[in-house]
Amino acid sequence: MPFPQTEIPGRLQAELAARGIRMTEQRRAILKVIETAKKHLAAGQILRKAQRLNAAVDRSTVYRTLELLKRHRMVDELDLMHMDGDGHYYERKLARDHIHMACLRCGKITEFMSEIFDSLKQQLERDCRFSIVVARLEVGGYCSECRH
Amino acid sequence: MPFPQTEIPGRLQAELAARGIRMTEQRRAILKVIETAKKHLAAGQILRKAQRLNAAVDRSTVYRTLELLKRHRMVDELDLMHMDGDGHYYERKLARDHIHMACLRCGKITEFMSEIFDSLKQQLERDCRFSIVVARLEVGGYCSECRH
DNA sequence: ATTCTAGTTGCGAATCAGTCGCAACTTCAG
DNA sequence: CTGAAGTTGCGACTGATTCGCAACTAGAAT
Ligand SMILES: [Mn+2]
Ligand SMILES: [Mn+2]
Ligand SMILES: [Zn+2]
Ligand SMILES: [Zn+2]
Repeated sequence: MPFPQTEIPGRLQAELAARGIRMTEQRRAILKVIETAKKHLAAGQILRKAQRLNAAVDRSTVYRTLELLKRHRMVDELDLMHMDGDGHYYERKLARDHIHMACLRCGKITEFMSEIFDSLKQQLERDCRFSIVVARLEVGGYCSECRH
Repeated sequence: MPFPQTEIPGRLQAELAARGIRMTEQRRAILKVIETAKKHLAAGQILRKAQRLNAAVDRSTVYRTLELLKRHRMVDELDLMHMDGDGHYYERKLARDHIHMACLRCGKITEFMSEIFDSLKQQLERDCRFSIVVARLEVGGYCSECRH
């Protein structure tokens, strides 16, 4: 079962710099939160964690920064089947896409990388002549411990 | 390029009846809208269309009915990469799942069925011992006419 | 180091989809 | 035809996200 690996810390900041984007204390805090996250975070969670690093960080800044990171393809936005309220989740975009499976009973999120998934994306590019920017496969169901 | 086919009209109503669920004028209107939809509809659009069939239909009733239909796996809820504001889209769930590709330039939604997609789901069930209830593959990018 | 400006921020108000409680109404089994 | 359970409309409410704007930097140019 291939799992996605974690990233080199400080990478996000470097990537933004490389693209000539201004660095601020607020952004540094938000980027750090996203990079060191152990799980998928909702905007509100990112805000609270970022404020622990820099109390000045404001809600709007979090949303604006997430927008920036999405635009630059540095984070992915996820639904995770709305495991909790509305609102989306965010995670650092890694080199290789992965699949998210959300257990409808215990809420656990399982991540999975698959060559079949990669081929599927190739098929879409080829057969549909569609140029993929972002591909999101989200599955709801029951994890190994919860299905009976 | 295999495309998803449309459904027999009146089918949704029959299916709900078969499950012993009460039929009301409001539900009839909403079901008809969903069944005859030519594209993926947001809740607000479903409301407006249903009100044309029965002026009494209320917003809450639309949401409650969508919830009912989701619970019974008779509609699928989609994101379509937030092509327009927040809010989700709904469509009649057909026998076989399909993939949605949203063009980030012209907004066109392309639907596609794939055996590779079917195998991928099988892989998840097998390799991750995950029991799939709903699987959503949504792709954002550029359609054949918009990519340059 | 100082200056300057475009880019960024905090704030508070606004938006807007979706939810909820409740009393009135309807469905449909008996 | 009746009654209980299920459904509805309404209006108030929530909670995530957005926005306008004046004050505030970052960092390029001097
Ligand atoms: Mn969503
Ligand atoms: Mn579809
Ligand atoms: Zn589980
Ligand atoms: Zn297009």
